Amino acid sequence: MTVSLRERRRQQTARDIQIATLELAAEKGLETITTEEIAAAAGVSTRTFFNYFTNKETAAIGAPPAFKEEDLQALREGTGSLAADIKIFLDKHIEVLAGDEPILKLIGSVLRSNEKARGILEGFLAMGRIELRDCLNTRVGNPYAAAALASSIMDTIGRAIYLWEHEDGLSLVAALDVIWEGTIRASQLLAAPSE
Amino acid sequence: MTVSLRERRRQQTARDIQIATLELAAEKGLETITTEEIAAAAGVSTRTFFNYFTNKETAAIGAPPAFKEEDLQALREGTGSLAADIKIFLDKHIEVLAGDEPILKLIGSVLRSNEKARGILEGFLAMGRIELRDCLNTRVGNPYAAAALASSIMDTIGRAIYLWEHEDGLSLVAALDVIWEGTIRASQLLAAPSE
DNA sequence: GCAAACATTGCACACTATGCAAAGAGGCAA
DNA sequence: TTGCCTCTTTGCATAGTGTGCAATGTTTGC
Repeated sequence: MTVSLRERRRQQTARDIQIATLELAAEKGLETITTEEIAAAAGVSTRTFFNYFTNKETAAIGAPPAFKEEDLQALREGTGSLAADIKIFLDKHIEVLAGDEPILKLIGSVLRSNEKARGILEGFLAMGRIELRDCLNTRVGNPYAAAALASSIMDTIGRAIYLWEHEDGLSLVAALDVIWEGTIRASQLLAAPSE
Repeated sequence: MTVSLRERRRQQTARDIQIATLELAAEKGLETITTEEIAAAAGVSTRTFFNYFTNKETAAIGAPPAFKEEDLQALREGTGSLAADIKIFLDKHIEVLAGDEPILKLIGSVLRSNEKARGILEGFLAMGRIELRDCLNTRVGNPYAAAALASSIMDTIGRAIYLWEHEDGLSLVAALDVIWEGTIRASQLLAAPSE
């Protein structure tokens, strides 16, 4: 687990730049601030900023946490009802996200006002959907249903974060419970022969 | 239904620019072409290009067709099963999309390689989701379930287009049927107490 | 026809993003 | 510790993006 000084510095600089970006963006909006300002706030040159990130938006978003391999495996091999196993998976992942709440909130506000940032996030989400779809497909044996489930799950996460951001006093975990209930209800409505 | 000469010219110029953008992008990639090239191909000045669109990506995507008010109303007031009424809604909308198949295919390839374009499309899709959610909420009386359904529907459209783009010989309508079946199957799996 | 409204264009300018080369700092072996 | 190699930072040059402004044309309605 030895990490070289160089590596540690790189991580630190990347994080410094992300924090500087998010703080300045929260204050003045990502659109109005310049890469020069961000670099100055992070204590590096403009050129160095671009050595770390290709643009402001990427700097603001950073690298979202990936799904844990063990959680994916549990979902693949789970023996409970599919809904129950997915809920467990979601709880695990939301726990990871909850570890970075302040940054998550800042990123949320950037996403609401910046098209390019949304596109970059969409790229990450698309990767997550593919990972989930493949995982679920081994369980349900139907690629189209697996893709639909994967989308539902990613969407549930997204809406849970959104609810948490906008509802004071609601924890991320609690927000997920609320949104999840809606997801299940929607499934029942769609699956019902008539209602 | 009188449209002034000015208005017609504006529409025409906007379309000229979009077509020029998509054709050049198909040939060389949206990243590598410049706004100057696009403007020249569309027969306007660079400055005029920016009077119509704020960037290349917006020019490529143009304005996706909105849901028809009558279709939304039919969905709101439908008396069949929810799934059946949603399928009718989807069929109607896919029919509109099928009217612009060549452009749809070009846009698809742009979206696959361009982050900013994806973000812009996401913005449009988010608007569609809100419209659908509100519509469905009046029918099912549960905002969270309505939001989940709206996401499912938008996602179904997106995946149907994707399948159609990648599967030769499959019509848009047929692709929608395949994807829709997967969506329904996913709902049954999620709604089932155990499977 | 004339004036107001709108469209097009050129020009200037701030900002974004990349390539290249020089200088600085860390890693590693003798 | 020294010296060499590698990686990092930086400045500079340059192509491209996007906006404000003002001049010049076009369309519209009166």
